[in-house]
Amino acid sequence: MDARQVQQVRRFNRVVTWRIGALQNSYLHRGRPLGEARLIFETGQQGASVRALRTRLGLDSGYVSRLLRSLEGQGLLSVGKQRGDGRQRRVTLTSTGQAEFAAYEKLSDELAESILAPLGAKQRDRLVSAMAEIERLIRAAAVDVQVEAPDSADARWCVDAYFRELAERFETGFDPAKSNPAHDDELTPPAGYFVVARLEAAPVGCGALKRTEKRTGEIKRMWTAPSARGLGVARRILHFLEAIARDSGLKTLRLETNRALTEAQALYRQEGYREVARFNDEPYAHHWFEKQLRRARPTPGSATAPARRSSARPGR
Amino acid sequence: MDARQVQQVRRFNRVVTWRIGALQNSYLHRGRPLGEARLIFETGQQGASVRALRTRLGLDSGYVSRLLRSLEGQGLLSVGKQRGDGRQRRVTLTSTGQAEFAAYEKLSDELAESILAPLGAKQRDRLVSAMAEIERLIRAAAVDVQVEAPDSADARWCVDAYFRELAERFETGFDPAKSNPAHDDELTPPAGYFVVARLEAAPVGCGALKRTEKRTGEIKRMWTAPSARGLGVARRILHFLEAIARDSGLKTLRLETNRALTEAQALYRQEGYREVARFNDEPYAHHWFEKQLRRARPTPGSATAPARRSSARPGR
DNA sequence: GCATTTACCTGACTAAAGTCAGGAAATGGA
DNA sequence: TCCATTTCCTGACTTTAGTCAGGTAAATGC
Repeated sequence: MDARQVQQVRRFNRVVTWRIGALQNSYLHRGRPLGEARLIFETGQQGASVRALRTRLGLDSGYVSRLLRSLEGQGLLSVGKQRGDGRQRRVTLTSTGQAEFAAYEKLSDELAESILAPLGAKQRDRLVSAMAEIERLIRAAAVDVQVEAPDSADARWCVDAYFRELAERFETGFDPAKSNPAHDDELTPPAGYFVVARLEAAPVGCGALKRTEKRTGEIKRMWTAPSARGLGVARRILHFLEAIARDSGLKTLRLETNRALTEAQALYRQEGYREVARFNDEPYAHHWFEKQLRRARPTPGSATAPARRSSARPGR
Repeated sequence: MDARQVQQVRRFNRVVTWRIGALQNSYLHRGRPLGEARLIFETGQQGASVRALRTRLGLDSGYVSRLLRSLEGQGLLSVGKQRGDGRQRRVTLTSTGQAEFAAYEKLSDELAESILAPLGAKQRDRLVSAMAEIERLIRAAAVDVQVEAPDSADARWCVDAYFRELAERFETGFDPAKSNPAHDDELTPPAGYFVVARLEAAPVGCGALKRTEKRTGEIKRMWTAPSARGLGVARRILHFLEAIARDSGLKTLRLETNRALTEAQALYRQEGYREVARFNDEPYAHHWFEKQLRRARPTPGSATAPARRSSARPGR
């Protein structure tokens, strides 16, 4: 990896994290322990479930409980049962709590303003657009791709959303029943693989690899959630699937696509897929692609030999 | 201030600071309390004085002392007297400590690499250049301009560096004795003002305002340290001096400059100074400029009505 | 209807972080 | 020489953050 790039990232971490982090601490406690402040902030105007707070803040269940009792004692929030499931509890800010929340909002604004204030108009514009870029790319880097059972809740959710989008975008509409099927067992290892991309635990895309012959596989179900487009999610999924394919001895990958999906075609071409003659009878397809896999390509940083599972799970 | 810009800065703070901050904590502990880790890191290979550590880390004197004892106990560093002043103490890493330091360096690299790793080459380039931009601008925003006595240590340091630079850049060399003088009392309020720009406590530029007539003043001693060029320091100083001038009832500002200082001329022209006929006999000058001040100009964010002193001082 | 599981709470801890008052040694100015 | 100041250290705290092992009530599966 390029050492100069690494140095730049380190300098950035140092300057930005120290400076903004320090400001954030001094601004955002308001005389209150940081944990409590974060909890108020995270609860927000619409309230939240205890579980959501726990996972979003990454805190121990007992600890959150204690923070909640303390804030309840200060009259800032109330905890009640969730409708539907009496085990879960719903946290809501009282009116005092709302006022505190508003104060934190104001401080956040002031903090942001204090960063912009010393700069001239042109410098501000540049700062803001560089920030937007970094935010986008850091989010992109936080996307996590994992193999998953094709009948898991998130996998189903992705596929449903995918089919709904196809129905909307294809000139002819889309009926899954009329399309070439890919059954769950064809997408379950070792016959095939279904992968889900996640951003902060929420699914934002999927893709699948189906083994069709000894040395040939097909890419299916490539989809990115609208909220996550422009982050390179599809490319990450594709690289991940290719790495799996390579690992399991495939030499050739194929896929078909509809002419309405122009951005998909652009991706495939960029990634080295060549258009070939129709190789199946998929009724919704207009274009057929193929790529010969090479072993261990030296492109740095792409998802080579991905771990099949990683990442920490919620709290207890 | 533009609300969209504020929102973008807030999003950035949230996403980037949380993410990188969290990574940094998880990476940089190495099983050791964060305070100790930071101290090792901050001491570095060349060592540091206790005072420097205290101010750089912003910690209580007693606390630092305790951390030092603990690390000394672990054989990671040794604390000895500073040559010159026997009260001050100098912290140096032992060879074990150096090894720890190297390990932290390596982890910092790895952290940076982990941020770059999931991205493709093009995305990396964009991330890195956006980071460079932000680092630059955040540093620029952290520059702090203050009125100061012209005989203070930092003021002297700046003026010396300024004269040395003039001697190097003027075709004819530069001898302060031959130039029109500006005595300390002429640059001390209310006769005049000397301002020093600082970045993280280190002086990085200066400038002065000298009242010459009831309604007319002169800008002198405008200088930016080479290490801080491109951050808009000179512009900040100029705005600051103009605001003071306006506050003290001046209507006209004048200044002269040498033809070798092209970037200074560009700044003055940009800031609304018009070239005028020679108004004094300064032997080193080739260009004379003048600007009519308006009251309370609406340019947002420039240093209008600056506080004469601010910013927190060290710890105890 | 009963065993499990889930979601949250409580009590009893520990470690880390930070604060404060006072005290000793070195220095510098009167 | 003496006194005020600076620099650092020590001891005695408090607060915050976080962990862990149970425990209870609601929901779920069989």
